[in-house]
Amino acid sequence: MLEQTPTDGPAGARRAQKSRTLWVFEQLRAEILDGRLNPGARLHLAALADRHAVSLGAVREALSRLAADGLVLVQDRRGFRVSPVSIADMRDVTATRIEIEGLALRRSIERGDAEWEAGIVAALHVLVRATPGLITDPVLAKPTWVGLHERFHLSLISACGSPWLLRFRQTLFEQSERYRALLVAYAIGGRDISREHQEIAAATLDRDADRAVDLLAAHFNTTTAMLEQADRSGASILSSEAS
Amino acid sequence: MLEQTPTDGPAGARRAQKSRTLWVFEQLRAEILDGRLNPGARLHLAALADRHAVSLGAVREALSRLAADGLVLVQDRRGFRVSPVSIADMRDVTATRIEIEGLALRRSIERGDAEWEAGIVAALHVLVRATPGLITDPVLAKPTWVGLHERFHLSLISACGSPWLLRFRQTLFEQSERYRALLVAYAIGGRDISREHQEIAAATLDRDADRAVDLLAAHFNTTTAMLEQADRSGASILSSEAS
DNA sequence: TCCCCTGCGAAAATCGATTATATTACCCAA
DNA sequence: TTGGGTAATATAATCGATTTTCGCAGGGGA
Repeated sequence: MLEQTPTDGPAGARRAQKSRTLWVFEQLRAEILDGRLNPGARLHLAALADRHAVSLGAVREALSRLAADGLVLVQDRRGFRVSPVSIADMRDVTATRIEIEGLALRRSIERGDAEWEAGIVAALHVLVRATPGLITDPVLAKPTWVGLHERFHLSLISACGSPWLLRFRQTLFEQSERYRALLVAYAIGGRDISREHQEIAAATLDRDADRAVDLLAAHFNTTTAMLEQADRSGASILSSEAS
Repeated sequence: MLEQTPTDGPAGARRAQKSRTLWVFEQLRAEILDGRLNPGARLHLAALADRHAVSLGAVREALSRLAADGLVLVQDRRGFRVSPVSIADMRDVTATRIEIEGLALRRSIERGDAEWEAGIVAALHVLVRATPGLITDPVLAKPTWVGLHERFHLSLISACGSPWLLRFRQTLFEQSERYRALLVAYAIGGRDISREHQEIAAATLDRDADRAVDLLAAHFNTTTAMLEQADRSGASILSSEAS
């Protein structure tokens, strides 16, 4: 009854406030998103529990939540595995994402106020400053860039007013990130991302919905096309190997 | 080693083949969808475990999966509760559903073949036969009608070719069902649903995408409008009471 | 030689007890 | 009488052991 500190635990509260389940959930999510866990790999409950120093139940619950986001596949009685990837799925993710995010962008353009505009300008500025001109060595690109990139895209659609659209967008965004991580591993540089972002922001602030959505679609399609090309020429990135 | 029947369990295998977790998951899902569990109600782990005769862990995992579908809200360290309802959420669900399902319908109209058309005709026929003209006593409407209704709507968009669109549609459909169940409890009859369905099917088979989507939107909006009206006039259906 | 059946080992699923945390009720002092 | 703090209780979170199930290898029969 002594460690029951009234306000908060100042001492050894390194990771307190967070349930163990949430902890492994975030760990595993990150590992899947940046490709440390291969698509299709089997997820051994016991091994994961041991590695992250938690019980089976915690791992099980974390994996269930990941399955909900489509990052993990659960086969009744046969355990969990990382969701496989495929070109067909990547195309579907991209196409659906264009529709969803395009919809959200149109709504934001209709409804956004001055504060929304300010958010875009701010996010774009920070992002461009963090982008080193052309991406030459994407492998070493700071992980912060990924966060800033997401923030920029979120700022574009933040005024859409639909929690459900944003929720679906988030799911598709995570799926896209997974494919992008695979691409980065085999990356080909020579793409002026900053310019693309600036053009999208400009069209949005001009309230030119059609043009903004077109640019956004092209932005997404370029990444997908690059990955498709890399898959065809190079080794088969998009095969779901087991671990 | 004796009850290990080769083909299937003929004897006392009432719920075999299914994991306990899946069992409670389906039970709870059904209870939430048809309103037996009130929106906002707290979900006592121990009570649920006792009621369904399973362990805490099973209930916990089932609730986690429900949370993924947005039917249950999980508050870290403070347990689970049935997702609350609100007019704002209902409007968002309806509007987003119109967009998603409209999109899927357009794609189906573009890509659908003869077999797709046949599926629509068949589903419509069965549904209309099961619909007793005007719905006068929806409370007693056979639960099968709900299944046939879903099947009809699924048949319309089955040719869209996008698993992700279908996935999101499913999520929104479940949310809508929950609101519809609340409406049924206070139902007002006098709506010619069969006619609406027939018109949607006709426009779809004519490949008139714009008209089909408009009719579909009206179909969804009518239900929402009725519930909004019922909420304003009658008791506050859309308040999230605890159990 | 090929296929089906039976046993063995590994892994997932389940459980109930234990621990940590939040909420409530209560008491004392101002 | 009221507000703040403390103890008591309820409940969620966690764990490790146990049970059940699945996949595979070996043997027997066609």
